[in-house]
Amino acid sequence: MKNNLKIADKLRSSGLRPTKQRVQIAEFLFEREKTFHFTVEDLDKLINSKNYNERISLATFYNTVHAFKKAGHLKEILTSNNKSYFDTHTGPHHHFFDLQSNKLTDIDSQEIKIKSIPSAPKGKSIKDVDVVINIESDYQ
Amino acid sequence: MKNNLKIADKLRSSGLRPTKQRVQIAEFLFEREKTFHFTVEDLDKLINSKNYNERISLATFYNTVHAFKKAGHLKEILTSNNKSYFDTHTGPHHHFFDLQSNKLTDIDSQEIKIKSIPSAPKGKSIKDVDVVINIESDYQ
DNA sequence: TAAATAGTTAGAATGATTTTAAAGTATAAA
DNA sequence: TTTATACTTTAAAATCATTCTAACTATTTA
Repeated sequence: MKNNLKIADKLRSSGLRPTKQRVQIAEFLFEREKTFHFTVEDLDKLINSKNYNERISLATFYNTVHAFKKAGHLKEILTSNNKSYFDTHTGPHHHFFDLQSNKLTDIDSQEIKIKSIPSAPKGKSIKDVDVVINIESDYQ
Repeated sequence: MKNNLKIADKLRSSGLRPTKQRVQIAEFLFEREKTFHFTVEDLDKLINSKNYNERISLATFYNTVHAFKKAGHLKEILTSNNKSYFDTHTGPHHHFFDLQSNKLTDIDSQEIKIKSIPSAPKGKSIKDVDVVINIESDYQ
């Protein structure tokens, strides 16, 4: 119950009405210890398969995930197979990308130190920096 | 005419038959001084609008661009608007991505110095490192 | 040169995401 | 509270990017 209130507050303070669907999705996503990577399709299947509640439509998952992203509760990562993954770890961090298996792995932000960076063009400022380290098997 | 032969050789030495469509696309892409960034859609519109020749189907642009990428003549860049951009500059370099105009700009490789890098997982080695600096206007 | 094989093209099909429009729900105002 | 308003959900349809497949074309082999 307390969790519900916390989740509801989190939503409200992001300008999102705590609807039944959003609370359910937010609980699923944010009440966990470890970072969670998923596609919208994944989320739909995961939540709708445990049908404690009524099914939530796929469009609502899209809407909600994007709303959470906009509110800063999720980070979007694009893989080279042109799929959107979302990450509950929203802090700045980077990725290994395995060119053979098309799999992403998180890299902690502090593990990559950028010494010099060019300044943004005039009138523009840097919002964030994404580093992708492409890896492959030692031998092919 | 000489250009056609050079292009044809470039294709042949990459294991690609120099078909009418590929030669036309290759000429458009590789006979230019400056780096060129584009999506497959862009390319389709740009080449088919100047209808000197018969129209090339969008599927052929997809096939050809991916074949060129595989042969090392193009580099793919995934941007945060969930689109694949291709770059005629294939050497190691980085990018600014303007989140508002959806435009890419090259950053010379030497302009970004990475101080520390995590080691690749066991059995894997680092092929290259891509840095994308997302930029936006100073005020919105 | 004819037949077999391999590579290529483009329209059709697919899959992911967004839009639409109508019905429903949360919040604000009275 | 009740009503009004703005936001939200839903299912279906539309859209968009990308891939598939059948027909076609080029190259190789005999």
